[in-house]
Amino acid sequence: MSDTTRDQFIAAARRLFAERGFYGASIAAIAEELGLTKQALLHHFGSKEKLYGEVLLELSQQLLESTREITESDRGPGEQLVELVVAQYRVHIDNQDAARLIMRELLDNEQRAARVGNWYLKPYLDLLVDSVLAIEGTRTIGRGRALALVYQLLGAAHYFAVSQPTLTNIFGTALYTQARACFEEELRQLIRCRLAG
Amino acid sequence: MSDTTRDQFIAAARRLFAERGFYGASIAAIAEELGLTKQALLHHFGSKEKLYGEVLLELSQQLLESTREITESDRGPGEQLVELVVAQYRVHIDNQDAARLIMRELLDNEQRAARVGNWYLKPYLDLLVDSVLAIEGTRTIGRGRALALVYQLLGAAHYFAVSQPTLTNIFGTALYTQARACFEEELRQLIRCRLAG
DNA sequence: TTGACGCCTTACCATTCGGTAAGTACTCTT
DNA sequence: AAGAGTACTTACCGAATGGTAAGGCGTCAA
Repeated sequence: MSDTTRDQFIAAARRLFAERGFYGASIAAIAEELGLTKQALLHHFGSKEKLYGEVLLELSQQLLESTREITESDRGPGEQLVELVVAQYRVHIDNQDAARLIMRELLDNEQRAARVGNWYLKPYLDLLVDSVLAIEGTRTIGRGRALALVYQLLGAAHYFAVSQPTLTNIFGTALYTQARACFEEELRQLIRCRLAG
Repeated sequence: MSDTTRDQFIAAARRLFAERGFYGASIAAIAEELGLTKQALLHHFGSKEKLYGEVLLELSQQLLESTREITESDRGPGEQLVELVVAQYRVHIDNQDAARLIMRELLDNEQRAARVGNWYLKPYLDLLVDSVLAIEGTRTIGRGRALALVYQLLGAAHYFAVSQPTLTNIFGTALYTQARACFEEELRQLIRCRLAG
């Protein structure tokens, strides 16, 4: 059952890294979540860095997985882009730890550039950029412009998914619930309007 | 000239907090940037928390300032929203430390909810929501839906402003430069399309 | 029965953290 | 000249950090 313990460690690490960041989450605190000592954690992963790497790896696989059935379906290129962005939104809103962790990695990976798997987002972003370029009528736009658009849509989805605590604190649960209830529909509309315009 | 030293401390703190986060940036490292000891820093600010508060305060004032001349002008409500979002984008792209710090605060303020000035974003967000509600034809949408839209636009702008290191790492400087060159124009188009649709 | 291995512990380590205490050097006021 | 206040130092402190070393304990194979 060592595998179970290992997985529990990764799950706990994911939670705490998301909540407190890499520096803010100590390996002792992570181990305590399982009722074990930090040495048990080090036994399984060797170092804090390696544990963090495992968490990121699992996360990137999950993100890519969410795109699979969409790219395999036979939607038109425009609708495919809509669904890809919405799928990313759903992954993040359903798993806010993941959303927060990726956002943190976005902020921190500059100084950790040498870490393995640092470019784990690349295939995902390439997929989205290609999706934009595939849309008829946008074929004339450059890759840079496509990247700009992709990042706007990604940001629109990701940013909200990460902001629940802030928004409920500032505006209260009621208004947040309202916003969340219609967010996905609004997101679709935003993308469709842009593609039509 | 104590004021100068104080300001230098705040500037250095802003840089390091943005780069490494609250936990990752030690007061010793901040003081070292001025060639002073951490005790000199503590002499001026009393504690790390208070220094962080000063940084956030300065930041929030800067953000609000960027909205002033826009709300005072006599643009139509739609164009006002466009300019408000673009202004936020410009503040963040010109001062990436600020963009990163605000993003970090978005991630961290859950556990620091009791900190003074925690809702410093509220007047700014209220302003934007009201701006959406003021647009003709959107008067029928609820405040929740307006908030959803505001957050999408804010996210679209803020997310990109924070991602320069990641994007240049992943795609290289050339493509990033391309994307950045047309980003503002794309952003305007996104908002206008959405308001027209 | 013995040895190896996986899993986890206690004990310990150097380093760094934020913060306190006390004192030095300098300027400005009276 | 005396005193006060500002700006900064060195010298500490306890707590927490990530990590190492060594050993205990159970299981499983030979």
